[in-house]
Amino acid sequence: MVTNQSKISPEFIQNAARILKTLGHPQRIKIVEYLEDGEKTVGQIHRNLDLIQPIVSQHLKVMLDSGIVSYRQEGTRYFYSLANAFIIKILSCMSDAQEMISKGEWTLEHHENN
Amino acid sequence: MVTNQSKISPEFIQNAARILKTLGHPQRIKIVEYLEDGEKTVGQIHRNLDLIQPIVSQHLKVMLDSGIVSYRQEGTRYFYSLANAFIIKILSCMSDAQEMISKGEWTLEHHENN
DNA sequence: GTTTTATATAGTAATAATACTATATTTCAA
DNA sequence: TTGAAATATAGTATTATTACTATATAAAAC
Repeated sequence: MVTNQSKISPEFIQNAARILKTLGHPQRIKIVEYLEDGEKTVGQIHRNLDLIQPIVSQHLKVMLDSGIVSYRQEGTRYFYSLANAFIIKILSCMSDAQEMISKGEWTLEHHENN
Repeated sequence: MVTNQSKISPEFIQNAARILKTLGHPQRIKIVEYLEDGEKTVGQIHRNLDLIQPIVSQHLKVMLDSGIVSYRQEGTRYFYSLANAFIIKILSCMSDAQEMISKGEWTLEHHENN
């Protein structure tokens, strides 16, 4: 019986899992993509992506808690933006994956979930 | 009222969400890391990572359904391996993120969840 | 001061994910 | 043909997530 011995740190695992899990939601991916070209207000996200406002706030809160986004307040407006450039790298990494999938080099069952 | 108009395809969003969500679990990340240097049996994963056997099977099934792993059977043994080289790219992408986090360039609250 | 706008927060029902125990299935060996 | 080994599957309680409605808060406009 070999004892648990992974070369990777528990912190890495926890952080990675957290970030990946948070990004693993269709609407949140949409929001992140939308934020790619700069900060947006909750209302802009809500109207532009056609998502219910409290749901947008809820997703933004989840992403805020995971360090995916940050915000600044200006009067009654909240401008949300991506917390760092890395978020985009993750998604562009996924774009490459999508290319593989499109080419049929990667098959994954596609379960519908919003 | 602008209509929902994202440049990215719904398929991309669904696929990316699916993959990210599936990878967004500490134990599954461990398993993927462990599989990085080649196929392993369920028992090896179970013993080496000190995870309960049915849970390993369960995680493997989830990852199989998302196209993260594949397997070949040999007698009573099931050898699981990463479905493609891309999985690792995603994790190495996360390693870079971890570096940012370590350096304090990326702050994220750290909630404990196994 | 009252209304409106923008957004957050509370509360909650419905659904999904997780961890776990127990058991079934399959294959191989004695 | 019996037993053991390897793994899957069933069943389930617990917990987390999601989507949603209603409401609170706070700033700005009137």
